[in-house]
Amino acid sequence: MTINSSMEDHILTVAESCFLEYGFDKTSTTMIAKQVGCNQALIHYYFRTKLNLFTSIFERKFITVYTHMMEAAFKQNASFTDMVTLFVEVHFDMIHKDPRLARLIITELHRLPTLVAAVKEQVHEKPSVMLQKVDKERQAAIEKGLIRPISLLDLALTILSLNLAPIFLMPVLSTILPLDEHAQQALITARRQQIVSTVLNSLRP
Amino acid sequence: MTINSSMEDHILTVAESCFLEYGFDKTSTTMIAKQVGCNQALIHYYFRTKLNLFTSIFERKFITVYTHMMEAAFKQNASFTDMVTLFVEVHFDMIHKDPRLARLIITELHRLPTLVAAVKEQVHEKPSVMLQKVDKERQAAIEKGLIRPISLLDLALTILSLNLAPIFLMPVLSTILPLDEHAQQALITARRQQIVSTVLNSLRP
DNA sequence: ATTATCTATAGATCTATAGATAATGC
DNA sequence: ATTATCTATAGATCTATAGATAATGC
Repeated sequence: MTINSSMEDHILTVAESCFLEYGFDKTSTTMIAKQVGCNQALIHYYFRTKLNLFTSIFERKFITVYTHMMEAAFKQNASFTDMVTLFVEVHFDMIHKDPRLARLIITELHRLPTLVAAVKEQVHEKPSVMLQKVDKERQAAIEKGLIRPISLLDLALTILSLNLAPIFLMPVLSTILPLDEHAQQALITARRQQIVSTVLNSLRP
Repeated sequence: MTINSSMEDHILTVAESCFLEYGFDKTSTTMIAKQVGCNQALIHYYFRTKLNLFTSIFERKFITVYTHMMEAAFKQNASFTDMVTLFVEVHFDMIHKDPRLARLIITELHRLPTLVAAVKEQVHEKPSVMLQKVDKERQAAIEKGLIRPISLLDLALTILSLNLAPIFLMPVLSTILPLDEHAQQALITARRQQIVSTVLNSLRP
């Protein structure tokens, strides 16, 4: 059909873009088929169920993105506040390069029990070396009086909140004060710097 | 049927709870009828369309809640940081008393063009006295060196982000580290104080 | 008479499967 | 022969309306 080698890959590509754009419920196998240029039965021939298709696409994708972000953000041996800054920036950029994936994770994570289990394991059962190291740094910074006492959970919630909320607020905001594509992008860019300052300020003793 | 006087009121009550719980798409007139104890045609007899029903319920409700919050938050004649603190607290409490309404606004506001127009008018065309007064206070506080220079939009985004994000993050969080009702409530309460501090810190010069 | 409630149904989905036909790999 | 693709259709929705019957207000 297109440059894509096999039909199966083509379906995966189209389905991914549909799920990202419309979410699970509002994506139909019928519309995927139409966009692929085949009949609707073929989608089920390859993936049997819509949920299977969804899972095939996002189960590994989420984990890949998550790992990449962690590695990018904690690569170096910097001070705690520098680590935080880097994490905020990498996290922000990853989200706002294409907000649809983050939105989908938040909206549809519950449909991917295998993924939930993987994240659970990573965060809870057997915390990663990286996570433990970050927490050590946090404690050290508190003891040295470099930052105020704050739990890792609270810091994480602050960062996630500030970085993720614009995904949901922007659509609302732009119905109220209409912004063209350019103005919207400018607002996002300016916001990035504000968020970094806000997070760093929230750590000041 | 119940204590409710008329059938129409009963439908409104049931529909509201359905829309809050499941959103617009996942609420069907069939399920409303079943829960009301009447047939599905009756819903359309009173409201003609599902969107009409939705609109009837939330158009005024949103405005009422919005106004109440504003009045509660800006009643007194306090310093700017006190005003901010009060606003954050009132906003937080209103959201987390029942997060479903805020979630619905964010998700489905685009279905209520009349409401969008009303908010637009209020915020943009003819800014309310209250809003103008708040902005005056902000400028004064900056000039006196009490807070760092920050735009009203940025401050608003920070507050909205921190207060609203938990609505979307909690469901995700609680699939990853399961919390009982009590632990979840404790986390929310602790979070409230953290958010107030974070916002105030973000204003420090 | 008018208004409220019901039954029945049209017409649009949508997912999933059965069974026919076309394409491909030996 | 096996695998890929198609047509056709069952069975579940769901919204909205038409038309019959029951309840209510004069």
